[in-house]
Amino acid sequence: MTNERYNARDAEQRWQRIWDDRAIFTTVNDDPRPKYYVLEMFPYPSGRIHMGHVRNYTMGDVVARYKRARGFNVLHPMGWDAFGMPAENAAMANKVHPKNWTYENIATMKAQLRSMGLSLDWSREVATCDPSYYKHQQRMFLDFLEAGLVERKKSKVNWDPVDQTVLANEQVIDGRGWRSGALVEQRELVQWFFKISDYSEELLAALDTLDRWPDKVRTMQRNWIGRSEGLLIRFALDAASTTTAAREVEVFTTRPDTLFGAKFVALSPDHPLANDVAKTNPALAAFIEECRRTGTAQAAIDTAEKQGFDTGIRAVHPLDPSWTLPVYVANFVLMDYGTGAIFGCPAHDQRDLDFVNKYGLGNIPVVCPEGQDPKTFVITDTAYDGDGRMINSRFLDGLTIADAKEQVASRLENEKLAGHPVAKRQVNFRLRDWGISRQRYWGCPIPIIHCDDCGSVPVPVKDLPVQLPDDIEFDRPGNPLDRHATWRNVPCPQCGKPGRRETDTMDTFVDSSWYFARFTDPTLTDAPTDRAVADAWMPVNQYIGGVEHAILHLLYSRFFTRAMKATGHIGLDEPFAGLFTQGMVVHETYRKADGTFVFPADIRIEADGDSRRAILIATGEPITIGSIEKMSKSKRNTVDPDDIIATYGADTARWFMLSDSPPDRDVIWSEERVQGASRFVQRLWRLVNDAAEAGKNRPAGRPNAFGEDALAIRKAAHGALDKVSGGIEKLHFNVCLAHIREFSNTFAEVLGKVTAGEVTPDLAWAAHEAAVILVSLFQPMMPHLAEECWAALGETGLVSEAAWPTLEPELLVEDTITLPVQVNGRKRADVTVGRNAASGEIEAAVLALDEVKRALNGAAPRKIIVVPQRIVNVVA
RNA sequence: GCGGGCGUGGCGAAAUGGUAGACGCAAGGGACUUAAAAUCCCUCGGCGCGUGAGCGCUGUGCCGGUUCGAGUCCGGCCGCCCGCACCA
Repeated sequence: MTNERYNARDAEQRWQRIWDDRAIFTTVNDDPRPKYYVLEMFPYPSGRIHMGHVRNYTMGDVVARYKRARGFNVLHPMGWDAFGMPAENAAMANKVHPKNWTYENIATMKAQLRSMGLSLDWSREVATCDPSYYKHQQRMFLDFLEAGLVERKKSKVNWDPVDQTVLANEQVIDGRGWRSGALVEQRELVQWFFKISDYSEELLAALDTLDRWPDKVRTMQRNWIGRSEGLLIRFALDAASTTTAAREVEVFTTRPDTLFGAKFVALSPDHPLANDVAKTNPALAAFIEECRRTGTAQAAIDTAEKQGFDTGIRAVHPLDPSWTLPVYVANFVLMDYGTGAIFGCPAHDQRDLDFVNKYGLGNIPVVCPEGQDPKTFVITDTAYDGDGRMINSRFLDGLTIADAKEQVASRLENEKLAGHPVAKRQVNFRLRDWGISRQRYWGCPIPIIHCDDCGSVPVPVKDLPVQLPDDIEFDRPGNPLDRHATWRNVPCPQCGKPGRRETDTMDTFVDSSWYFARFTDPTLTDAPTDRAVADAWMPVNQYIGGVEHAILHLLYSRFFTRAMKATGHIGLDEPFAGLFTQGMVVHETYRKADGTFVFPADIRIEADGDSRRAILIATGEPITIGSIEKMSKSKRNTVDPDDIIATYGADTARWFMLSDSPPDRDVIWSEERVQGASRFVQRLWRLVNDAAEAGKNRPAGRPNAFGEDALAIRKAAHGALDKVSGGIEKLHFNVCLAHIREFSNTFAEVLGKVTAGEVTPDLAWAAHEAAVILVSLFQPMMPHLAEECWAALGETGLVSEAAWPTLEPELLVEDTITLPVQVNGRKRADVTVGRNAASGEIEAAVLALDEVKRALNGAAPRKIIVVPQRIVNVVA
């Protein structure tokens, strides 16, 4: 029995130094063992790590340490997603250079991560803001350009007025910038694009192969890519009704079956035909102008009422030349999806129904739900978009929707308008190309020089990297690169005349789209990757991060990997074979009487019978305990990892992060439970020391027979070993930890029964074996404590380098088993039988039980169900 | 509106269709102690019966179904959370 408490602060620093000195987590590329690549999403160097990082990196570390023990050559690197806006904001606010701000933050956070005891290979550290990293990104930009995967075009973009930069569609959330929260406006700008839409079909199809991704993420990506099959249909325009040269308009529809229910054709306000007509129609011009004005903010578009303007033009129905439809310009038709024009079938589309109800155009139902009488089926306020049979549709009547679609498609494909087919089948995607231009300084420069004669000329590869200038000013809004004459004004690499550098930098999501590949050979100078090395390590076996990146980062990375493959930098399509999205860390909120939030560290909780109250330590004033929310600076419900590590040690923090909730669910940070974790650390320390004492005089060789106590310990140890091994593989950390606790309870109970003098040789041997297993099992979660215990047990070497214990499966099998006995599904008794008892034998034993006899009341059972090794159910 | 997930004690949770509540937190009781901390032991879903060991009933949001047996599978509701949202 040791009376000494485990001193985490001392032990943790000590073991971290030893791991460092021996470089045990440095991974060698040509190691012959099977590889395992585990990666957590690298952090933005915002200044300090937060509890979300602690949770994320603890999970990854458990996997890394477990796989290492299992004999894999584990790659577990870390780096910094180091470009981005906050560095520039800090530069403006505090007059610090973004570079200095970023590197200082990296130094701080790296020290914090080290204090967590993560088994990271720091020799592979990369920072995306380092020219040695972004040089290769510029190289790949040029490769992609050559491969036709980059495009420069004028485009309507999402403009964030606060950050003064462009956002990709994925970066606009509820009409607001994902970072600033500002209402996003629409602007026209010339932008660089990655042609992610070239891969729409592939990115969608390959989701089916990602069977180790959460369904939720795959569904989100599927919806985002938004594939829809439909028909392009050309409507002839009635010449008499038009004032322009256009003789037709093309629409896209997924519901050609509803063509006989058509009531109008509508054009986007940005449609060329609409603008053409507007030239001679001032009222229409005013309407279009109105649409554009209300339409600058995305939020306004989403909530605007449906409005239209009748152009007076009539479109000829493609299936009936004598039938014409009015052509409207309508505010709800999007220019950048399909053709920017639609036909409206109000009975079966809510938007169209809202529209006709406003303009009194009426509707005709053409799909009748099963069981409805077509004669009485009417649509008033709610469009019907379900299944049914065609009605009011001439040659389509009675067909299913699918058959009707097919009929219309094949008929119109073969009809001609002005010498070309009236219709064409087409697959449309919602996914747009990825606009990567950002009007910022602190990002990867786009390696292009604009020349009046030669156009946009790539910077020659030998001149890379295009390095960011250090001498910049943040005294005015906008991009300082625009104002940096000596950086900006350079000769054209092609003709030598004066040219101008591209001053836009790349979206920082580009930086994070390939860092996982760079980690495989991070010091390579002449290429982004060594193809063979990258192919050997990739894909990442287990990627762990927040679900907030379900679309943005993960979709971009999937595209980028394909683009790298197309340009010869890597040999695979999918970067992440396994993905796990962990839940958030949440915490209670605390408010003063005036409503302002206070930090958990500034209050004290007092238990008051069943209720709890909070008091501000400094003043003693009462504090209201509020709802549980995601930890955030604004709500001041954050807990600083440094404080926790200083108070309890990293192992306690790590254990708590894993123990309290399933890893994919939110975990509530609670001081009481952290103390519970801390108590367990001490408990383990005492237990292992007791076991060391008990095992002191153990025999050198394994005893031939074990007594009851020794056997109990061995069964508990191997049972836990079995369950924890399987649990880590499935990332069921909380359950693993429960099994470790259960085992330690049994172990402590048995050891508590015997006093030192009574330890038999078999028990001594078993106690030592169990202690070794115990320490090995919690080593992935609490590595420092594990090392300390390992040493206390007199084991040689480091437990961080030790092999996972070997399971003895025969210990998991009992000679006799106790089966629950049910009568009519209700548990009445237990029966103990031999492991391999025959059904008949078990039935006899069950029928002999008093409880069963009583329940049967003398009658014979109708049936007895014996589920081997599980349960017996007697049906009366 | 569309899509997805979830609903189990006072709380966090566990449970290949097979003993619901493992493991922990909080709480209550006790031991040790001059005292406290630490530690150890006991109780802990609800209702009822019994002096007691114990026993009975009931219980996984609600209603139904499948099954010898349902927290788990199916159908229909209710509630909460998340994602997408004029994508034709």
